[in-house]
Amino acid sequence: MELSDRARDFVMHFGEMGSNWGFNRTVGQLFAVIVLSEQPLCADDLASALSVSRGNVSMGMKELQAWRLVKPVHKPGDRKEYYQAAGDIWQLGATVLEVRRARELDPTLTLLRDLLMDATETPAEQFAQGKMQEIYELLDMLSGWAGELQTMNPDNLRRLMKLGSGVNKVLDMKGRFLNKSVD
Amino acid sequence: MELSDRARDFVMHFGEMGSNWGFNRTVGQLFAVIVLSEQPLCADDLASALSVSRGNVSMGMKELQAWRLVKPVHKPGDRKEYYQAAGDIWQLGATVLEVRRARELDPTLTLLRDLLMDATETPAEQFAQGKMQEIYELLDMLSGWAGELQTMNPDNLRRLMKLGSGVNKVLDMKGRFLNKSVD
DNA sequence: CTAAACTTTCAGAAATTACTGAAAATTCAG
DNA sequence: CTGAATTTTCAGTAATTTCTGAAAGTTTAG
Repeated sequence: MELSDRARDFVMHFGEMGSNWGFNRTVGQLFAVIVLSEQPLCADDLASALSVSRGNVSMGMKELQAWRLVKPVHKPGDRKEYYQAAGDIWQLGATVLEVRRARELDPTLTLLRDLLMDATETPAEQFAQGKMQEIYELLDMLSGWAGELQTMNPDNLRRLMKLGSGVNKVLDMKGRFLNKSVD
Repeated sequence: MELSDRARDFVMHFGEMGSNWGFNRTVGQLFAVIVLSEQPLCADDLASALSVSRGNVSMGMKELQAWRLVKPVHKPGDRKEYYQAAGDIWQLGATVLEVRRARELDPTLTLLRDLLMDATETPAEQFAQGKMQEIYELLDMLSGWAGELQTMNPDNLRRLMKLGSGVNKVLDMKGRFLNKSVD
């Protein structure tokens, strides 16, 4: 299978960016190819589009399924497995957010909760404990926001999306008018 | 220099998490040690605390300065360079956010802007173009939010921080009462 | 200027991560 | 059940990233 010039640019870039998002080059490229394709693609399509081995595709798809970013589908009368993106772009973004939270924030929060239980003995430990507490609060808040996005109804999602630089304005209003009823 | 048990747990964990946040194990550990220390630390303190080479510390500190997460300070009558965290935890978090945006989102947005200029020729390209457009809008929005946080005054930051699961409630209010005056 | 104190650089080594391709496993039509 | 189609696994290899330590560079006290 061959990619158009434009698709190739995008796919290669996504591969480079892959490591930023927590997976390797090939996995990033696989995901990009699948997102851009209207039809589901089979492993051989992917291997030939990206010039990587069949085995590498298999490992990559396993990872993308663990991320819940692609899902397998079957064509009637065809034994091959085909893959397509698991939802629209917004859903994929939300999934990345959720998986990253579970993998990256939660273990740190668990560790910090444990460490914060211990009593401090020296002033140096006291200081360190204070910092850990602050970090805990920051990460806990991030985790809470990420969860919030997950549970948001489409209307509010669209509102938030459009809000953009209006966040400050809304907060100003909340400060002036809504404090008691929301806090 | 020796770390307490608790500090060591934290530092090691932060090293493992480092790759998630865009830097390597040693850089993550260096940052953790510095954050937990009340006094600024010199390169030899850091090398001995982490059992890594002096050269590795030098490279790591260069990177942390490029991230604007640590800043060098000098003690009077001492030729060594000491390092300390560049601000409180919240500021450090905001800096990570900003640097990551500049490094990861902006190049992709630039590429997508270019690709979206080209005219499509086939239906497959038309479909791919549409997806790129959606991705552009999602990333552009994320970038906008990140910028918003940067420009937020401390009052609003604190409000937003405390808002937590109230985001939905505030959006509901905005939907009901404030639409015309904010949109 | 000189030399000691300190920092940075970078070539090569070590460690880690990713990839290939062939063999093993699985699936399913007949 | 058989065997062809397909997927998965994984040992070995390749590629990449990280680390060390010695040499080169920089700074400053005297």
